[in-house]
Amino acid sequence: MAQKQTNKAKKEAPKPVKKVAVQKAAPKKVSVDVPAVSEKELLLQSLRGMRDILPDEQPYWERVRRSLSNAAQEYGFQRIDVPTVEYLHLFVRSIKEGTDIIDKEIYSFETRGGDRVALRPEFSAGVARAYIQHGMSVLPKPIRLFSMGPVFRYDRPQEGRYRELWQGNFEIFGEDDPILDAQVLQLAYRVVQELGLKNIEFQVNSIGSTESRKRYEKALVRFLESQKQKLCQNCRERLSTNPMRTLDCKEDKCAQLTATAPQAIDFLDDESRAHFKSLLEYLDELEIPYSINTRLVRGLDYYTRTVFEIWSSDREGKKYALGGGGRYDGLIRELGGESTPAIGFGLGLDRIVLEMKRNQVRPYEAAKPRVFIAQLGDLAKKKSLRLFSDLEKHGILAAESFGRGSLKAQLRVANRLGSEVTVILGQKEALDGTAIVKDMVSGTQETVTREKLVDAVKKILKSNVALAHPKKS
RNA sequence: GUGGCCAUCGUUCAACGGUUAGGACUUCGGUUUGUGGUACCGAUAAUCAGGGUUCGAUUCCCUGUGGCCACCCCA
Repeated sequence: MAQKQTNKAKKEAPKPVKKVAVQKAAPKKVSVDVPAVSEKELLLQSLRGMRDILPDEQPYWERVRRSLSNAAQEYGFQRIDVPTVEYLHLFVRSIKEGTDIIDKEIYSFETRGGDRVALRPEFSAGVARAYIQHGMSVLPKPIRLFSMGPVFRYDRPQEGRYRELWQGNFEIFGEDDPILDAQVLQLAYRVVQELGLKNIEFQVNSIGSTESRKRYEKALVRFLESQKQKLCQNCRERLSTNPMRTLDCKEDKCAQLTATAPQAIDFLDDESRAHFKSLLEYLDELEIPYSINTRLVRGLDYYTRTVFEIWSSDREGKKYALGGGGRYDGLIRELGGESTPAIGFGLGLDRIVLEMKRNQVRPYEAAKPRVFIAQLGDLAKKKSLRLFSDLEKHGILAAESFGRGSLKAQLRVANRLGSEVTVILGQKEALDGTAIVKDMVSGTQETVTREKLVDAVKKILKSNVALAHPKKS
């Protein structure tokens, strides 16, 4: 949107079209059979639930990205980037059938080579795969890994809910001490706090070890089966597929029934109980606002012991999930690696940006050019390109409007950009080896030789800073 | 996946079934020579798509598409 186009380019540019069918390009040689193009595919429109993050919005994203990277660094996380596409089976094995993510939301397809693959719906599976594949278990423990990028879920879009969404992801492998659980929550809290988000609350729960979880599920099914008629249709199906998810069903009747159902917390093995207790003590120590939600289950199947979610609420008390995570001590082993405890969490960046706007948080501000280069005439135009790079080498950011011809138009741009200094290079100056340095605040200007140019510019910039921040004395 | 509301220039807001589809903001150009602001002038630019009803559809109906809201779920 902010891109300038030369007149020539503009003329050649296609007429902007929006949601409009365009002429099919002349058929070119293609190497594959492309099915007939549908009307829909001719629309110049991003796919449903997929969006462009335009330059206007980037400062918010930049702030989030920086915050995450900094936090990762400070907490000793190393960056890892894993592929967007993996074998479908990797996700099925880790997240498991019976979860919404696998059953309804995964983007899967077959490649040309016949591989069944899927766009990642989250990071942990891929990171865990990388951990095993590259023998990371030989690295000194714990191993802390950070990722950031898009993940995909085929869901019905709404505000803050997209089919392509961005996540920041943190994982710690190789340590089962609950202090790491606490540290991970601390990190999550630190990030959202630093981003200026208010009214943050964590919900935590423990669903126990794989074994105690199984025991609990059995008891829960036994209880619910006996009163199956009181459950909604959905939950009746869940009984066989994913019984624990009945716990966070929002249907009234289900909620009423499950309120009296056995609680996971009562089925915890001794170790898990101790683990959870320690975690809570650490959280108290850290003064992280949390509440225990015994019904919190999470939509992925690989969790053990600690699970948590991060919620933000607005003035009306409406709540938004910003992230979540938990411990998955069994995952690496289940995928075929050696038994490795792990904990991790993901943050939804789209929602964080949304919350930042809601909270009127200041976006990231990039350094702005304070100098403008104006040129007049062919020779000067040639030289101005060099001038730009000379200034840049001296650490002076310059803006320009090389495509514009008249000096008036260029100064107008300089003014609009709030430039403090404009360097004017005309035909005469280009021949003389001089340039005009114009102070845009006072309007005064002087002609200086090329050698003195940088100093002259710096002098004005410096005096402006002094004006803006007068020394106390 | 279910239900509801909505859809006009890049943005925002107009237009009793008959308008050259209008304004504001933005963008671009200009108000005579190599100097910014304001003001003024001008230009570019839209009825989401496909059907139907009608002499005539931006307007009414249907379908599709997309956005939003509530479920569902989560991030």
